Amino acid sequence: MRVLAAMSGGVDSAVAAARAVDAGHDVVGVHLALSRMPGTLRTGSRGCCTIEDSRDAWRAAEKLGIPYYVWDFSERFKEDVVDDFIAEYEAGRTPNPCMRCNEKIKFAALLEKALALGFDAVCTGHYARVDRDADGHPELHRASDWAKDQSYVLGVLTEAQLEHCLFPLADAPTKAAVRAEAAERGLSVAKKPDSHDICFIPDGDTVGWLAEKIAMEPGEIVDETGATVGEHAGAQAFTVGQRRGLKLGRPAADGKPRFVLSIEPKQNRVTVGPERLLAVDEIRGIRISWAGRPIPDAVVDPATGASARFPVLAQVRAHGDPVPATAQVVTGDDGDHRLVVILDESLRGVAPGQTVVLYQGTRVLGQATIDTARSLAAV
RNA sequence: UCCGCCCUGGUGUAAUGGCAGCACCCCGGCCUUUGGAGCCGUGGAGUCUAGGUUCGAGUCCUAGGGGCGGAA
Repeated sequence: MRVLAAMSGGVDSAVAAARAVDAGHDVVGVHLALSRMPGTLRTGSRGCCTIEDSRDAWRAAEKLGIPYYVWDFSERFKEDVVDDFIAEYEAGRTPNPCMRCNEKIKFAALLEKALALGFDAVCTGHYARVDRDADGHPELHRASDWAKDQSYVLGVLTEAQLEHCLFPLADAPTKAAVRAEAAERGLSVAKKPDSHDICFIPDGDTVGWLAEKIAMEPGEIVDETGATVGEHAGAQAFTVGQRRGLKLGRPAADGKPRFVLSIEPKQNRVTVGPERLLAVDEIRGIRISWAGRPIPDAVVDPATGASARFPVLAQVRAHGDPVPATAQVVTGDDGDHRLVVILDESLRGVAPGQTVVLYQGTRVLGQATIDTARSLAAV
């Protein structure tokens, strides 16, 4: 196959590219430039797409003896990821930019260009597996190393995208083994720290960064009874489940910490309360996508406007535990499909804008963007 | 303008006259391809003021300041 290896400049994508070469593919390395302005991405151990990273990727490509290019996707990245990130926070929601990037950039803009240039697949260093069912349709599964498994952030991929994905690290036993392999191969990035945090926020100060993009107004922080307990500099800077940074002068009567329960940007109000009020067991999602063929139970019956109810494992954060649940696709008033997930056990800190990914065993069924999350017990 | 109770980090509270503790909060670290959460820390911050008793005072005494409460 002709394979385009996306090389971030980190260990994983370098080893993945190396494995693709070993597998006999015709590999070309490409690094995505996501910002034209130096200093607007996290650097050093933090970011994933800086100038230094492109140099690391280039050195790795050279070591592997493959052609190497840098493609500028800064425009698309700004429109589809950064601007979306800002708009979501403005609306009082909590976006997941990494998923947007996978959905719109790495496996969309990049993949489209690769296919147009005659490549058969895009190879990345994600820890996830693509299997084929009996009919040859792709299925997305968790990686062997559950500790590093990244199938959650790939839950947005569609069947068409999965058709062209190559994840050579699917069977990597551990991250340490990947690093060891990188060292053996003489890759200079073997000991490079993992990337984390949001790549386009240079110093990791998300609130400070948002404050420059969004007009924020001071407002009230109220508790679950409606009593004013403090004030904030802008409701958009908060997220459901947040504990730190509330700067409430007075502790709660019971001396327990308080968490953000909800954000109402229109009223510019933030509501806080005790941990138990964070528990939710019904999650409703919009913008559903299926990672491969939807399972038969998830197909909406035109007669009823709803699918069957089917058992799943629901995961609401990249490294959260999946919890048993029952899912159903229903048709909303606007004709759009909605995902309704009833959890067997409640979860805390589920913020609108985040992503719920559905699994059955190791298989990723699909995902939806969380629209609402609530407790079914009377409030 | 008589009597009683109270005053401890930013906040809420502990301490038979014997090292001022706990919680919230804040800060730092760990974790993490999102936000948060979680975990760790010898981290930050306090006895209203002035005297007195005592080997030793947050604690007892006196005066002052501040806050509650008392059918005249």
